[in-house]
Amino acid sequence: MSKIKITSTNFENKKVLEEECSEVYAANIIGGQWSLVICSWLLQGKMRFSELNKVIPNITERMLTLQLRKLEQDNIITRKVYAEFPPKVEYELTEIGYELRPIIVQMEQWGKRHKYLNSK
Amino acid sequence: MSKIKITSTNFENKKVLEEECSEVYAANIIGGQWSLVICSWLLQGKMRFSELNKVIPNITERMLTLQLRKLEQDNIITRKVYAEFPPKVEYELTEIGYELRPIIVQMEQWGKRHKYLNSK
DNA sequence: GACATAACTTACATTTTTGATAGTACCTTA
DNA sequence: TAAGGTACTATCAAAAATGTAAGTTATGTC
Repeated sequence: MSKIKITSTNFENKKVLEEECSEVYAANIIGGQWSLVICSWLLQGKMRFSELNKVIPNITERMLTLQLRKLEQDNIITRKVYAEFPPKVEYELTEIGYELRPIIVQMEQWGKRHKYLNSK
Repeated sequence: MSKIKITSTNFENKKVLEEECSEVYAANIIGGQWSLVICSWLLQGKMRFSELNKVIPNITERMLTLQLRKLEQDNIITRKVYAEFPPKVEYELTEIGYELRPIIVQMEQWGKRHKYLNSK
C-alpha cells in the first residue's frame, strides 16, 4: 500500500493492464485485503472510525487508516471530520462507491456457491 | 503466491474474513494480479498456454504458470494436456469459472464509469 | 496535574507477491 | 547431430503489502 515505485516493472504492468482492462482497474481499487469488508459495512450507511474498527475482526488501526486513505483517494468514500471532542470522523460511500453494491452482492453469491461446490 | 505461512497473522486474518464474508473469499480467488485478465480471455473459450502468453501483455511465463496453477487449484479452470508433439496444453473455465462472467462484466462497467468520472 | 478518549502516526519487522534470468524434457525436422 | 518448438521449473532478487508496538494530539473530567 501507498509506496508503489513508479519505476518498477510491477507498476508498469499494472498501468498497462488497467488501461486495457477496466475490470482489472476496478480490482486494483477494491482489491486491498480489507477494502471489500469496509465497503460492505459502509453500504449500510456511514460509520465512524472506531465503529469500523470494532466490527471488522482483527484489523489494526494502522491498516484501517491505510485502507480508508486509499479508498478516499480513489473517491470511493468521503471523510467527514467533526470539530468535537473527543474526535469524531465519519466515513461514507460516494455515489460511485454505492454503485459497488451489485458487484459486492454478486461476489458474495458467487463466493457462497463456490464454497458450497468445493465442500461437496 | 503459493507460500502462505499458515502460522502468520495474515493467513489467520484471511481465513477469518473469508469465513464471514463470501465476497472477500471470492476476491481472494480472483484477486491475483493477472487472474482477471486470464479469466476474461478464457470467457471466450479455451486457450493454450502460449496463446495466453501472447495476448497478455508483459506477463512472464513464471507468473502465467503460477496463476494458472492457482486457478486450477481453486477449480476455476481445468488443464488438459494433449499427448502430442510439440506439447499442447489447453486451459478452460469450469462451470463455476464461467459463472464469473456477470461479476467481470459488472466490474468492467463500473471500472469504465469510475475512470470517466475521475477524468472530469 | 494525572488520566482518559478517538483518531490517528511513526518506525521497524515480517510476509507475500512479483520479476529477471536461466535452464529442463520431450520430440521432430533439417 | 544440431537446432527448434512448447510448456514448463528453479533460483535468486526486488518490491509491495501487512503486522507489531509504541507514540501523538487535543480536550475534557476527576
